[in-house]
Amino acid sequence: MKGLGELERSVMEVLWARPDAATARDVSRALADDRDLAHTTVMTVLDRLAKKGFLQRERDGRAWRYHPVASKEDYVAELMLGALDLTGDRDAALAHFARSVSGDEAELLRQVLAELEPPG
Amino acid sequence: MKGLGELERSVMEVLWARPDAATARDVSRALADDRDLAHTTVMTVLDRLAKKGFLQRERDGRAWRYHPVASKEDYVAELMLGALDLTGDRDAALAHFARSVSGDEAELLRQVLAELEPPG
DNA sequence: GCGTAGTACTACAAGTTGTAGTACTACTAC
DNA sequence: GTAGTAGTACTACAACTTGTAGTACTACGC
Repeated sequence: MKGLGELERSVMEVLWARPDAATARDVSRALADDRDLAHTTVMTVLDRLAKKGFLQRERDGRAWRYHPVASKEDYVAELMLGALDLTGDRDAALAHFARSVSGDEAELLRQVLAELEPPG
Repeated sequence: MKGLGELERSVMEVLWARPDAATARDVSRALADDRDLAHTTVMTVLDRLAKKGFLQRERDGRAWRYHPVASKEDYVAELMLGALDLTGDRDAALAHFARSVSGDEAELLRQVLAELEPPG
């Protein structure tokens, strides 16, 4: 699970932001505001993302419709877990991470973890 | 704060594992068990790591001694925070991450966060 | 049949990473 | 005082990744 390039991430953002699968044309149009890209560029990136397993695609007439395999939160969580795996001592790294978040974020974590806690 | 390559990480591991700064020769020798690398290869990697800001170096006679700028846990925590920053919604991502760790890890997080909690 | 939208395939330049050679320099031991 | 040795700096190069795009071919509507 490698990181993505900047353009690749932009494309993912577009797809993550949509409820439904999108065609290359849709993505092209969505990106047109910010960057001036050839349509084929967008197609290439979509193709690569699909090959890397970030997107799935299905036929829709002659066109392909792409949609993310995982949610953005899943992706970010996986990146974080991947970082954690770099270390031999996951627990130490996790503890260190917990100490490095802001106070508000620590509070958020406490709440989420409390909800997780098995009842009883 | 980009990710590191495999060899770069191996070199960092060697340095993280030592209490003191090490010379290129030290690192070379430490890596010799696993991989058969030219000494200059190790020097190049050390040089690059220093240029990227992961290592600091000081003269020791004619040689350089390298030592990590940050601990391994710092590095991993920064990677994780970097992943978190990829998202527009840090809190959502953080909550999702918290829900994606194992039960034991959740418990560890609870403990660490409890210790962090401001007294009173 | 012509334009349009769509695909597949190919290409290329810049940057990163792994890998290493060469050339030059200073200290060490005889 | 010279021959190794260990050390550096500089350079190189191939593979891979990523951004970027062109060309050629195809199906569909009018």
